Amino acid sequence: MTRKEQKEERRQAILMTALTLFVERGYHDTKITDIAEAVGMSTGLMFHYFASKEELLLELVRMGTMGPGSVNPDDRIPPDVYLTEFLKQVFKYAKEQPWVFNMFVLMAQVRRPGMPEEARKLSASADAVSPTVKLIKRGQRDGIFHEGDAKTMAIVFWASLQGIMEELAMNKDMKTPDPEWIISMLRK
Amino acid sequence: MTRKEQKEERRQAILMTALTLFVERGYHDTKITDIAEAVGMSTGLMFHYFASKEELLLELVRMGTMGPGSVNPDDRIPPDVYLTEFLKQVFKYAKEQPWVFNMFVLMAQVRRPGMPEEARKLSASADAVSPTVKLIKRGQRDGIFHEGDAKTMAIVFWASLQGIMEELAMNKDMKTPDPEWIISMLRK
DNA sequence: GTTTATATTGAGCATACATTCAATGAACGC
DNA sequence: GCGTTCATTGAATGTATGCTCAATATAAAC
Repeated sequence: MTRKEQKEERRQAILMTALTLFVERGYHDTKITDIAEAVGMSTGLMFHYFASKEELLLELVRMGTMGPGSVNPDDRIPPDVYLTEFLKQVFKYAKEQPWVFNMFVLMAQVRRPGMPEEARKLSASADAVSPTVKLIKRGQRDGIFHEGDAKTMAIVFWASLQGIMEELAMNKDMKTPDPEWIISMLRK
Repeated sequence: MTRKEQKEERRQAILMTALTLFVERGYHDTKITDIAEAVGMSTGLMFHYFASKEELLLELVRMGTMGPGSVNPDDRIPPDVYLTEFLKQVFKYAKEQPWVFNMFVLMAQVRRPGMPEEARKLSASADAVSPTVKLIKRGQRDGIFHEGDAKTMAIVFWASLQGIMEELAMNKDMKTPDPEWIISMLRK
């Protein structure tokens, strides 16, 4: 038992280290050796824990697909309140830099051209937009959000957030924006 | 003379092809061979026109630094009107996919970790934020924009736009957003 | 205490690509 | 026409790096 737990912990350590490095330097510029060194093990041992660099990325993306985007919001909370709370949470993480934040940036990174196909597909299947579309439609019915194509609005919402998160990742002195600014893109 | 003109034209063709490929597949996954093939020349000849792949990228980034971000807006036009017009223009390009749009996406790409250092530095020096900060401060004085740290607001504006542009680049069926949505992030 | 399974290492293999180069062809100057 | 310069090619080179592997240490099982 201890053996298996040990292995699982080690895997987790590798994953977290890789996540940080992938976000800091980008996937392509993070060498297996870099990760191994950062974790404190030999290059070869990496392949005892993960079959390949891509498999390592894939594992991370799998974790990412279960993140904030996949949650289905409670119907009783007003859409604007829900989204504001969500943004507050996310920006709070951005300051403290835990893995949730890095994961957010990685998921954005992975969707872009030039990333391993399988990881790309997987991250694309983690559809954060659909729940937001529903939320926006509800907001429109309730008269809090302006009219317009809900899907485009949802995409714009996420795209903006992604841009902002990435900026926060690169530019550590940037102040966290007021969630209300972003919500006003949707508000009437 | 014709000789030099010919060479210049060829260089331009290479640059435009490379720009498209860099945006479509990402810098690292675009091989020199791919560009050569797309232009219709041998691999070796590429190095007659550009010293290296990085030099090719650098040349593109140099062009990019002279783009829309570097223009200093006219003081007589109201800030919200100016930004709305700017966004309209940019989104119009997005539909027609000419090099201006691709350039926008490339400049964002280049600023990220994992890109050649020199290109990164150069693109970082092309400061689109400062003019926008001024514009936002003017808007705040005039009472059209809400209060708040103007620099953060400007960064958020550009970051959002970047996120949206990248989404437009990846997702060709996406509808163009209403510029007013983005401006309302700033509006009172 | 012996056997078996797992952990760990670092040197070496294989591959993918940017880059070079010797050789050839085409155009231009005179 | 003829030599000089530029254009062009594709094969060869060098390098970076993901990954394999034989060897060894360490722990588990009995």
